[in-house]
Amino acid sequence: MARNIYAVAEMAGVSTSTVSRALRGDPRIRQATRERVEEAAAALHYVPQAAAQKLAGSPVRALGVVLPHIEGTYYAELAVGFETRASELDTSVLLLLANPKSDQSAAVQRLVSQVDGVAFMAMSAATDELIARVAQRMPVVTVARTQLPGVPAIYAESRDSADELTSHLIAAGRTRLAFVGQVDPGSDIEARYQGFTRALDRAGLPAAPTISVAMDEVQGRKLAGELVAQGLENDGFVCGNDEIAVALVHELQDLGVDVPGEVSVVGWDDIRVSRYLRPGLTTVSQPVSQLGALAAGHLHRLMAGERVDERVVLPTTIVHRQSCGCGAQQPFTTQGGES
Amino acid sequence: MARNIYAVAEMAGVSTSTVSRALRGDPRIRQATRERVEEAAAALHYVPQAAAQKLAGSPVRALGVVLPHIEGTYYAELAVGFETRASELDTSVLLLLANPKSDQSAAVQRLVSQVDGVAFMAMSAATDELIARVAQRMPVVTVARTQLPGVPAIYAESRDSADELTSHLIAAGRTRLAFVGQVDPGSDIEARYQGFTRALDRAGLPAAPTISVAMDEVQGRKLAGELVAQGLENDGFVCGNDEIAVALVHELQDLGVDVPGEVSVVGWDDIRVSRYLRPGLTTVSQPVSQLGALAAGHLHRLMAGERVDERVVLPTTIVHRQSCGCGAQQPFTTQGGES
DNA sequence: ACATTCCATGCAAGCGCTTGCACAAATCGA
DNA sequence: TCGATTTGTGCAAGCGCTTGCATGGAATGT
Repeated sequence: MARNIYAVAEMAGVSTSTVSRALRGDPRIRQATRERVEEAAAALHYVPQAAAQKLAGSPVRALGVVLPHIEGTYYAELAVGFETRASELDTSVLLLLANPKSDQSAAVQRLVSQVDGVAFMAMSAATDELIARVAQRMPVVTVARTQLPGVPAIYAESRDSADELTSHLIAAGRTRLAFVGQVDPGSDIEARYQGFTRALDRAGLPAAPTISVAMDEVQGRKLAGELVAQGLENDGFVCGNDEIAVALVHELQDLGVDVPGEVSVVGWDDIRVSRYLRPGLTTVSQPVSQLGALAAGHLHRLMAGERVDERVVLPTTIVHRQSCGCGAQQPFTTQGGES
Repeated sequence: MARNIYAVAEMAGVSTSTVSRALRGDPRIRQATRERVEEAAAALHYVPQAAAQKLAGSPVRALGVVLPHIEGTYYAELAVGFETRASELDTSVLLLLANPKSDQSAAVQRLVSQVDGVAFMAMSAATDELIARVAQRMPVVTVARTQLPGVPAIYAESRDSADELTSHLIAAGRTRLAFVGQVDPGSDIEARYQGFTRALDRAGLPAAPTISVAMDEVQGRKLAGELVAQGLENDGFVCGNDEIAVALVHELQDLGVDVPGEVSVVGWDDIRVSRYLRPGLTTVSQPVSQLGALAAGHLHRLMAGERVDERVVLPTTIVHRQSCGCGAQQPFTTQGGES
């Protein structure tokens, strides 16, 4: 049995135009007719084919998300936030992990041909040019990514929190601080780094050379080994994310270093591990799923022809645990991002 | 400038049929012609519109995944595994988080109208009937979910590992064991529970009543409090997942209980936190992203008209850390599922 | 009673692509 | 040299839906 609009039209005794209009809520359709159509549609389990709708030029209630192909919970939560909001807006989600080794452009364009709007998140491999091209065809937003002219961007605040966090370590008596992570221009990490140096400058302290490594678990453990081997010249580390911070702390402990007695370590993201570590990791909680949700919301509004802010910066909050060595305590909390 | 097939045809000086065939690799097209078409397509940044292709009856190289709307890294990794494999197969992914409160049926059917195949994962709210209906129209697989007739299913082994894990605790001298988690019929958790009781039976030990709670962090902490208040009658807990196990251990420690001195705790999934906990959590590592990848692979083969196994069970491995109290050690490992 | 307006619905074109079939040109065997 | 194949392209229908415009009937005004 064909489950198309013709079947519904026939069953309800009307034309396909009427079915289409009735189902899309066109006010011109009389109530009685509408009900007849809806009954027929329900009886046939009819759902309009998105492909046909799209082809006929109407939106299909689908949004795309492009993420870098990265493990770790940050992006997952971003995606979940996005999907959750999209689903509230009765919209489906197309996920593309922009694996840098595959041909981005084609994959992205395939994506584009199936959706009404796209969010490009973080440093996915999609180029500025590609994003700009997509933006000409449909609503686009970027999240935690260098801003493009005319494309609304969403960020989590980074610089000021990094400044505050760093100052916190300084206040706790640390003087030989180093930043750990990959400082890519335009990235969130760069903003964190800027906050870090700003705090140092203000306090008149020198910054140890940045320890530039990929911010993952493996590098964190490796780094710990190297640092200890070199005699541990720093007394505090501000890490670009929690993943490396957590690994660093754990391995330092295994190597007999007292955290936070000898060195303070702080991270970024408030991933779940951070609160189970002993000492708990002091970190910055980003509203990750809100970032995702906001992106979906923005796209939805853009599709409706509304305007959205060119630039939104969501506030972050510092989560004080014990790894900073300030001595203050904060009760165990399960709230806040899992990231 | 129109970026459709007509533009390409005109530029290459051929008909649209030829363009279509050239781009899809039809062997009837002469090499020279094919090259001309490809050049034109490249020059115009042409990518066929998936909607139109779908409508014209050809596959669109898109797969759908339906997951329960659940936080936590297990599902995220499942999705990542799926996407990764799909992307290798040059296929895009449509993600649907089957939020039980929204109308599943409509959302799923929308999804269906945009893809060539669908994976239903774990206990998402999609009903058996709905899945069966979808299966009539296109390739479908289920993952970690009750098997449906004619629908290939993929699982991670659970029963035997649970048996082995439980026996391990018994061998370490534990005699008053309880299972913690929600034992839904047909679920993975039920299989784990069955392995648990089997081991107990074989050892001639009684099973304490199952502690039936939602398997999340919050419940884990709450449970720890209750257990301690009641005098901690058990000396070992086999938890349905790591999330609750980790919370349980951490909170028990905060309440002054020695783990694994007084009680052993083991979990399931080998989430990242588990290896950072002190003592490290003994758990079972599931090949989660492989599950996802396999699902994508299955669908791909089904789409190509090939056959796949009706039922695949992937092996799991026990990761021995310290929370079981067996005294054995295993070096820190970052490999294995992040889950 | 008739012209006018409004309302609810139908008609038909068209979205961009694929593909069965027809067809012209090139190749072949005798 | 000529019909029979083979090879490479084009034609045109059709996928399921939306929507501008046309249409017929009911309601309204005079």
